[in-house]
Amino acid sequence: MSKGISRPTLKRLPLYMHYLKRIQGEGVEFASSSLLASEFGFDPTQVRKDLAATGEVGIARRGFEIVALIKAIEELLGWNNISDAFLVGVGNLGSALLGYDFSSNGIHILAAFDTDERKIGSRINDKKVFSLNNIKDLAERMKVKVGIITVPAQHAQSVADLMLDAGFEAIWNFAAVPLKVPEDILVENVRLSTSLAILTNRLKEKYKK
Amino acid sequence: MSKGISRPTLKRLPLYMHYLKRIQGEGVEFASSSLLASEFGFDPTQVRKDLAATGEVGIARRGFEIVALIKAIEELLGWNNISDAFLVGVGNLGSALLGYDFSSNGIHILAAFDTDERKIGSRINDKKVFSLNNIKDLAERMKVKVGIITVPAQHAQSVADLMLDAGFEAIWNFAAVPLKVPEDILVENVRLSTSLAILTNRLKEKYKK
DNA sequence: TAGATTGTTAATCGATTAACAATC
DNA sequence: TAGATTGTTAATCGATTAACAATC
Repeated sequence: MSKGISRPTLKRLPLYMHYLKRIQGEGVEFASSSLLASEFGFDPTQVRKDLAATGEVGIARRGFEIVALIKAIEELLGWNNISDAFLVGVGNLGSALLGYDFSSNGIHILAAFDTDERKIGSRINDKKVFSLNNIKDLAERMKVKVGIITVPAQHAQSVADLMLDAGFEAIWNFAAVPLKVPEDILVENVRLSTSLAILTNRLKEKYKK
Repeated sequence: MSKGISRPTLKRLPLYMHYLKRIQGEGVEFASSSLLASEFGFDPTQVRKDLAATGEVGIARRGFEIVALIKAIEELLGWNNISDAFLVGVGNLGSALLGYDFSSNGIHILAAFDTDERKIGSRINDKKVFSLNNIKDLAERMKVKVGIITVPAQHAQSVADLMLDAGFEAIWNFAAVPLKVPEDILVENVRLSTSLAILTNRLKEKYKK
């Protein structure tokens, strides 16, 4: 039935979105694949393939209608339908994420959880912090299916297990360990050390020359 | 001369590192490609190819010596040689990063910069915050070549331009826009919206079924 | 020794890029 | 109309996976 968009394509679509919104604000109405390609250093054919995944069709000699294209990308990414989320781990990174508004990226953080008594009951960036003991109860009551893990690596798996027990369907994991979860549970990892690995390796290579 | 390790391999090596350190702490001395592969759900051949990039050779029937392997991965990633870095943008995310210790991942954040008068002169997580006007002067004096950008998207390019002018060689960019920099400048992007795009798209697909 | 694991070559798979007729 | 841009098919490229002799 569904195509199942490839990972590389899914990673490029938000870039297009951001740029399209920007030039739309400048009054531009159409964008060609070569315009997008040159902005990002991609191949125009690749851009057309990516955009084809949205179902939008372009017009020869003009390109794609920006309004319709933005809407189609939003739908494809699931950003037109916001899911509620709980965040666990109110440390530096967790607090930072509580200050972000991800509502144009498909999620809304409802509340946060921690085990530190001093944090429980407080508000961080206007989000209430609850005891981790209450997560199952609250998730079931509020029908929350998306969890964000910002605890230290050694506690990440036990937090994930709690989330699974509470019926979560998807986990956005910022901890530096791979989570062991059933096949049907979605996990997306954000690994800062991986990102740094690429940067520092390339830097070393650069200085070697 | 140098091979130029592929991006997929560079992304997997930190995973191996983390796991190797963990089991080393449990007293394990050798790790086979199949052990690592099963831990992460990879193919054992792929693990061997990755490890071959480090130059370490395994021993048939035993695997790789963990102590030597960790050292070899560290060297390959450039994590044995710590680069000083400056961070620009002391908001939620910037403050969070200032609280992290990246010294085992090849960088050390020396100081932070911002344009907000209320932040300048303060200390966040024990890192001093300077006026952005001083970045070139300080970078030249302290020989800093790595910049971290945690400002809002609309200011990211101008911060990058300042860094280039100050002689920076590498930028770790957390802003949601691609930076336009000369070819020889390294940029590594961390894009939360891209990561969310994959999660929310898969979630939508999951509910569709 | 027997057999698990290595390093490496060959086959497969998937994504990117090139080529080009159709179209506005 | 002329020609820029589309959608799509074919060729290329690079990474993953399979196969297997060598080895401890």
